[in-house]
Amino acid sequence: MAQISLTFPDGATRSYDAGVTAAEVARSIAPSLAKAAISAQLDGKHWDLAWPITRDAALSINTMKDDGPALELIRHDCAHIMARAVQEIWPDVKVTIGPVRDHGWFYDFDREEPFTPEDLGQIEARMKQIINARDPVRTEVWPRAQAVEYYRGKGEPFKLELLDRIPEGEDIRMYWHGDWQDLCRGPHFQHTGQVPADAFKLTHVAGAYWLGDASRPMLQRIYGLAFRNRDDLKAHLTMLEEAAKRDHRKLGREMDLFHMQEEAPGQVFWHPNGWTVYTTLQDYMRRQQKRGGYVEVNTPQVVNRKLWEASGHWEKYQENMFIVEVDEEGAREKVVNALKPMNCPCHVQIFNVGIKSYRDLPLRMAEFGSCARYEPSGALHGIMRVRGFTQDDAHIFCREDQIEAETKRFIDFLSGVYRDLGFDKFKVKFSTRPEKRAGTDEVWDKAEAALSNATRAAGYDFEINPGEGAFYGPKLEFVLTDAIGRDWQCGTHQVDFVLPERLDAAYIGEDGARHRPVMLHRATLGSFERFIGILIENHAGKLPFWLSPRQVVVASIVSDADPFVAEVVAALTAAGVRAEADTRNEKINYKVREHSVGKVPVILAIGMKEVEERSVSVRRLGETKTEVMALDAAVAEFARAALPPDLA
RNA sequence: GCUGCAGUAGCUCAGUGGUAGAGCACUCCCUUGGUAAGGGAGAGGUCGAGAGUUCAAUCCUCUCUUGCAGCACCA
Repeated sequence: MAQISLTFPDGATRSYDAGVTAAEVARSIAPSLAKAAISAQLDGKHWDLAWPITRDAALSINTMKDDGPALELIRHDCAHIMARAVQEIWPDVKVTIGPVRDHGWFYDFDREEPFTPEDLGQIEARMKQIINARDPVRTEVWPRAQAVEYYRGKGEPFKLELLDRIPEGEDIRMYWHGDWQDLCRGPHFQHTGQVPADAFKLTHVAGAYWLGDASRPMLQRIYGLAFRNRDDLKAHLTMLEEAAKRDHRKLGREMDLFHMQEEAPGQVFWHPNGWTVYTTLQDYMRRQQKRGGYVEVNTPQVVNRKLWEASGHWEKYQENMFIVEVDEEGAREKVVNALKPMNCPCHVQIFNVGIKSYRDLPLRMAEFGSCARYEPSGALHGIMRVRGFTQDDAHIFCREDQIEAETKRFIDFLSGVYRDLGFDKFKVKFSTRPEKRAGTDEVWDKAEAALSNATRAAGYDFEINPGEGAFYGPKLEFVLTDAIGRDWQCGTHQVDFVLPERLDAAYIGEDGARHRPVMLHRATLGSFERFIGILIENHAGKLPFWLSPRQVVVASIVSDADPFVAEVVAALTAAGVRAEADTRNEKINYKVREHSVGKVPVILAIGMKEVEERSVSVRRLGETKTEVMALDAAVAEFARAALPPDLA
């Protein structure tokens, strides 16, 4: 029999008969290892203990101590065990696919009736029985014809379709958990008892399209969470509760920032507090953009469809635009306008007035552009995904040879803004040419090279999203990570060769001839609405002092202190601090509680002692101890804290 | 948009085929209290909208609408 040679992590090399399994290898090393083994890595690939090894390779044995493989097996076996439980309880339910995802797994079923929360309890109980039964897991590779025959016999149409999608030449692998069988790439555990019975939980049910395609049948998806032990599961459930507590919709109400109502779905009614956050952020961005060499413009809300037809948006996005039809006197037909869904075509109109010279480039044109998009109803989510929003938008008109420098300049700009706003880390994603695109390969080569070079020059690495670029050019996406580890795509930077052509933008070059500028579309925050939502959730409502709508509340302890409270408020206000008095006839405990719930960063309590000393008792949000400060010192400190980071 | 669930006072939520209730918030009174809810009284609701069934609908049925979870979408 042929021999193969396996190299182990400690550098040792041993030889085995070809076809040896990882389980047998583990047994040959030590019985204890064989017992602890859950899977292996073969040349870095996750490998089932039962799969034969037929070539020389690097092999390491995984145990439950190896996080990645252990969690993958637990979650993947959970998916199978859940599917088995479901089919045992409801034999007519059809199975489809059940992949591992972050923190758990899901499995999609075809069933007339959706699952109910009570069903989940029943399924969970059955899963525990299956785990406790310690049923062996086994696997075989089948010829395609046999698999097709088998699933025809069982009446599993979705599995047949999956079989169809497995490329010729790839193994068709079957797994059994006890008597229950599934088509699966693997790997899996050796028996169902290896899944911890107390570290998983079925969380919720939802509809999901077969293969993610809205034109295909809607299936019933069950989501589950699984970890290595009960403590990890508990910790995750706690984290989810934390995330729910910082939901911007809840905090927006508690902090009296904004509301939304039925008559204007997907649009924000900003209250004084929320609008203070908004304008403070906008003022900051305006200063940054001025400093960054942008000119600011403003363009119309209601624009005739002709412009959208010329730009190409009418054809592609008509369904998602708010249409405004007007009976114009003397006109034979209604005049059709659209609320602007984006600002770029309007900016080109400004560029096109007068004749631009190469000396005008790069021209960086910024607008806090209010846009309206008729987003699908199911997409709306608080102020994060809305129908009316304002982008911190800008278009940079430049020559091709300026793309790289302008890109680097923007990344530097964006990283400075993110840092000021408390996001030190962000990821960059680079979306390359899609299959359907405008422009020659030569132009795309140039654009992609310029973008990637500039990103590296700015000191950032990026992940590539192949084929995800816009039809008019490649794009960079900037993703920031919040305090509880969630990713938010905010900034974007796109190269566009198409719109200048379609809207006939031109400048006179050094050679005296007309040339097309390139347009760079870019946004830093994305939209104020969404970004403020992210800020609220990131800080759990405890916004940085300079962004807090109510920075200091001066609360009286006894009414004899009221005149001094007024004096303190006046001093703070004069120093540029958003301060207000609370001289209501309430106990200080009551006031402290109310303003803490309202996320006011600083409460100054004033009793007779403070009046006599001309001092303030400072209580900072999140702390229980207080500090007595002289009035002047306190005013100076809060005046400094109230300055935006760029002015501090 | 699709699937499922939900809409009762400003908020959180109970409840019933015979036109509604709690806590908090709000108003007034008492209380001047030292760092997360002092006490009392009062006011407040076309029970999301429309249609149907019924002697009678907040409750049952249908349509619409909004929200929530997920999917799809995101120029």
